[in-house]
Order: sequence, then C-alpha cells, then structure tokens
Amino acid sequence: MATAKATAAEKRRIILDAAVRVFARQGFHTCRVSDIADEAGVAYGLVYHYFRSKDEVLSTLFVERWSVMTALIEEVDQRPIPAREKLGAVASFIVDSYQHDPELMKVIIVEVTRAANSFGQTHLDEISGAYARIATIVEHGQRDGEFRPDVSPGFAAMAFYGAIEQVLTSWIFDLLPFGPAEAEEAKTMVVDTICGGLDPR
Amino acid sequence: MATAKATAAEKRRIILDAAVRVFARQGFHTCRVSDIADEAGVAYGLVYHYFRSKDEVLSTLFVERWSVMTALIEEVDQRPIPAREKLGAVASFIVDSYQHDPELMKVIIVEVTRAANSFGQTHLDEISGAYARIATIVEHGQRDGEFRPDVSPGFAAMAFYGAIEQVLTSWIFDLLPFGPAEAEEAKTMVVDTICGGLDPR
DNA sequence: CCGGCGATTGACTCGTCAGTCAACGCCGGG
DNA sequence: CCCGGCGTTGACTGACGAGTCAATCGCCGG
Repeated sequence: MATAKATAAEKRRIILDAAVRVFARQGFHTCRVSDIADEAGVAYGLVYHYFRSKDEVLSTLFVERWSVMTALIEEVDQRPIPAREKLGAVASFIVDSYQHDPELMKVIIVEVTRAANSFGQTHLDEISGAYARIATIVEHGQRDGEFRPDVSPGFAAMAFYGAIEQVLTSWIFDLLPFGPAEAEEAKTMVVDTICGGLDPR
Repeated sequence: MATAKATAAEKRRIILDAAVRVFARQGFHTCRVSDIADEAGVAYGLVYHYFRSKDEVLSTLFVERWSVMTALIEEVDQRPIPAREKLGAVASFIVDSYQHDPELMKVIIVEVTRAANSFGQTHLDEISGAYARIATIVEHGQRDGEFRPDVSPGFAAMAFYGAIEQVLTSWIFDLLPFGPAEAEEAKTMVVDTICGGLDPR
C-alpha cells in the first residue's frame, strides 16, 4: 500500500516533469495532451487519472514554484538587512531558479506570468501577490530612509520585477547570451540599476 | 474607381479597428474570426477577402504600430540631446501610446510582445530590433561619458524596456491604478530609476 | 489460489473553428 | 438596357484535439 502510494506520487511527478519539457519545447497551447503522455511514457488516459484537465497540469507546475518564490520574498523582507540587499536576494533567487531549471522557468514566465490574458488570468491574484510583497520591501526601505520616499512602491516593484523578467525572457529566446558569468552580471546589474535610481540623493 | 478603392481601404481599416476591440476584449486565441466580422458589421468571408488568415490580421496591427516605435527610437537617438533625455523621450512615447489607444497597446503587448512563444515568435526579429536600438542609445550615452561604462548596453536596454512594459501590463490588468497623473509619474519614475542606476557615481 | 479494486490503457466521441467556395448584388461602362 | 467584374455573403467542410469510458492489468489480502 505504502509502495503503491509512493509509486502513484512518483507517476504524478513523472507526468509533471514530462509536461515541463513538452511545454518548454512546444508551448502550452500548441502541444497535445498526448505529447505529454508520450514524453512521460504513459497512456493518454492516465494524465486524466492524475489531473482533471490539461490546464490543471500547468496550474500545478505554476503554483508549486510561485508559492516558493512568494514565501521567499516574504521571508527575505523579515531579515535584518538593508533593503537593497533584500532586493538583491530576490533577484538572485529568480536568476538562480533559471540557472537551476531553465525549462520550468521558461514555462512559468512564458505560459503564465507573461500570458496574463489567457492562462495567467486565473492566477492573477497569486501573481500580483508577489508584486505586492516586493512593493512592501520597497516601502520598508523608504520607511527606514534607505530609499527615496517620493517613488511609488508599486511602480518601483513593477520596474524591478519587469527588469528581471525581461532579462530572463531575453535569455529564453536567445536575444542575449546566457552563462554563469551573465547570470552573476545580471544579478548585480538589475539591483544596481534599480537601486541606483531609488537611492536618496 | 477612386471612390471604390477608398471604400475598400476603409473597409480594411474597419475590420482592423474591430479586430483591436475584439482582441483586447477576448484575446486573440479565444476569439473567433466571426467575432471580428460581427464587430465590424461585415460578413465572415469578407475578413478573408482582405486578409489571408486570422494571424495576418494581428500581424498587420503589430507591424503598423511597432514599426512606428522602432523608427521613433532610431530618430530620437539622432537628436543632439543627453542620453537620459533620449530614454525619456522613448518612455514618453510608449506611455503616450497607451494613453492614446490603450486597446491597441494591450493587444500588441499581451498578444505579441509578451507572447514570444506563440505569435511573437514570428516577429522576434522586429521585437529584438527595437531592443537593439535602445541598447544603441545606452551605448552612445556611455561613449559620451553620460552613463557608466561598465554596464552591458544589452542588459540595460532589457531592464529599461522590461520596466516600462511591466508598468503598462499592470495598468492593463488593473494591478495599478491608471490616469493622466499616473502616466506622468510613470514616465519620470522609469527614467529616474533606470538612469539613476546608470549615472556615473 | 481467488476475488476485488485501484491503476492503466487507448479507441472513440463530440464540439469547435479556421478557412473555402459557389452564388449573389451592385455599379459603371458600353 | 444589358453585361462583366469586384465586393460581399454565409453555409459548409475538414481537421484537430480535449476529455470520456469501457475494458484490461496486476497487485494484495484473505
């Protein structure tokens, strides 16, 4: 029984991992459910044994990862460090995530975050929740006199997140070269750039 | 004959304008070609008299607008003004475009620019061309000693464009309030923020 | 060794649209 | 007044793919 349940959870995982590869390669809308099943090496119908719909597969992948990021942002804000370093930690986490699993990040960014009209619509709350937490970091930075008080935290959060996401997107679509060196450069660049504009004069 | 041709061009325009409204309201993938025809008040088949496919309708809208922006960026770079003001002019143009025709900008951003996996794929060259021109502005700023020389122009361009696009996206999906005041705030904020980080110390 | 139940299979159904096409009407010229 | 062609119509087709379901498999407890 325990073995069976473990196997069941593993099968589910196998399907999810296969879905990441297929979504990354072909895109969510363009791929067929049978592509996921083939990639996972299971029968078509089994996908529907573990998930209610094709949407739910993508949904699961997104929620799994996004909740980790949201939690991290919140935790980072609690640390007793300068706001600038907090943003640095968030930027590092996102860039590291891409280094660790580019395909998963591609799927989340391209199919969910940047697709707010189609699929992302259903997760707008979670997405904007993360933005709001970044805004909170900025707000705390302003409260503590580390950032200029006259910039709207909401705008700053969007600029910060947008800058990172666009850099990842440019890697995803080979518009900029990617490697460990570029990853490190990006981390410091984004933080320097955004914080440089937020620093009090 | 002249009248007839004018009418033909007008009909084409009517269909394009209707398509903007439909794409903005329902999204490109979710809407039917018959929705466009209905919105335009013409028969289904007429859409195919003026356009080869549903894709070509969106393509036309995108190219019409994007080419204007690309040309503007290039022209701005020729002006004898500080690099910071050049970026300001670009930011203003984009924000003004949104103020002037939010539906069209929504379609271009949501369905093309941010959909590089599906539709945007076919226009990657045009999209990245605009990024490259922004990078050139940064490069010239560095050459003239107005910007720090140690930031990759490609990265800076992505951060700059990404910041603006994310702000527009947040307006599009009601994550941040939008109005004339916010539009002005956004222009100066984005430029201050990005340039603040690019300014030599 | 047997009965039963959850896991697994994949052929099939069913709805949805993009794109086609044959027919029609309006207008201008002969 | 008739003819020809372009602009226009909308019913139809063909392809495609998500989701269903009845049948089969294989493991486990009795």
